Amino acid sequence: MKDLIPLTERKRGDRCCDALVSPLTTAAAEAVSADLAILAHPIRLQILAMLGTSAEPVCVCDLEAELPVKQPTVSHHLRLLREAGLIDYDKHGLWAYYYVRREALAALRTRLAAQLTALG
Amino acid sequence: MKDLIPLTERKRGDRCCDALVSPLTTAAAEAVSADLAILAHPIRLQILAMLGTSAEPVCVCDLEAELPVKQPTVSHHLRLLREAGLIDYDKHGLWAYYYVRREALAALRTRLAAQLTALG
DNA sequence: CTATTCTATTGGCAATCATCAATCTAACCT
DNA sequence: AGGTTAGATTGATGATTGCCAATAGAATAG
Repeated sequence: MKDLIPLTERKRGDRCCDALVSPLTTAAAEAVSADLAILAHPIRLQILAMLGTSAEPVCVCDLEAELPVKQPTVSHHLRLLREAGLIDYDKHGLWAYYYVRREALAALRTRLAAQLTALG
Repeated sequence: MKDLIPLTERKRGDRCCDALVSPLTTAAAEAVSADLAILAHPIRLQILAMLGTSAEPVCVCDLEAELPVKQPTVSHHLRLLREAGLIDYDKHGLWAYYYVRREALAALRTRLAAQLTALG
């Protein structure tokens, strides 16, 4: 059903690409990949962990002090996480207090769990 | 307890980075990131989906026929997945039949689920 | 042996990504 | 106003990644 020719009995030149169809379209794969990619960076994971385990919003300078990169890099990753909808912030005077958008993070987790289960 | 100075009452120049500690070490974050990164590519996801949903091992030419990239690129991603321990293959004559190492994929999924839950 | 086929590898190019110094902006204080 | 500070943005640089043409290797067929 998957193959016209039994796997181990092909002869040279027999075509073998008749029936297999990818269960994941290119577009779907790109969507899953984007979900994974936003998480697939150690600095972003550390930021999410710090924000996620803090009861209160966290000042950028607190993040900066704990991370092994300089301020513009922290700011860069915060922006990516913000653009992905996973975090947001309030401004108080000079300080920016970031927090996790927990429902967005939960939705991402749920989506990923489903998508990874669908891999087989 | 997290902050010596209440968040919204800081004065200019007050230090604010005393008590917050990252719940994820740099090394741990890099490990999680590596787990995510191997999955964070549409071609690799499509390969895993095809292998994962096939009862039998799948010939490289079958993969190649379904994927929007050329043969060396397929071979490249197969190598990365192999080096990550997620897939393996048997050689039968000229053909290579790849399959998912299901216990390795399951372990990865379990690890990721735990790690993502730990984010908050 | 020679020719052919399937897959892996090499090497090079283009695009993307990560980082930081320098600069900018907005808010604060005197 | 003038000086200072937190954080964002810009722009440049180096590292990494993804892709493919060409080539290499291994197995098969004649």
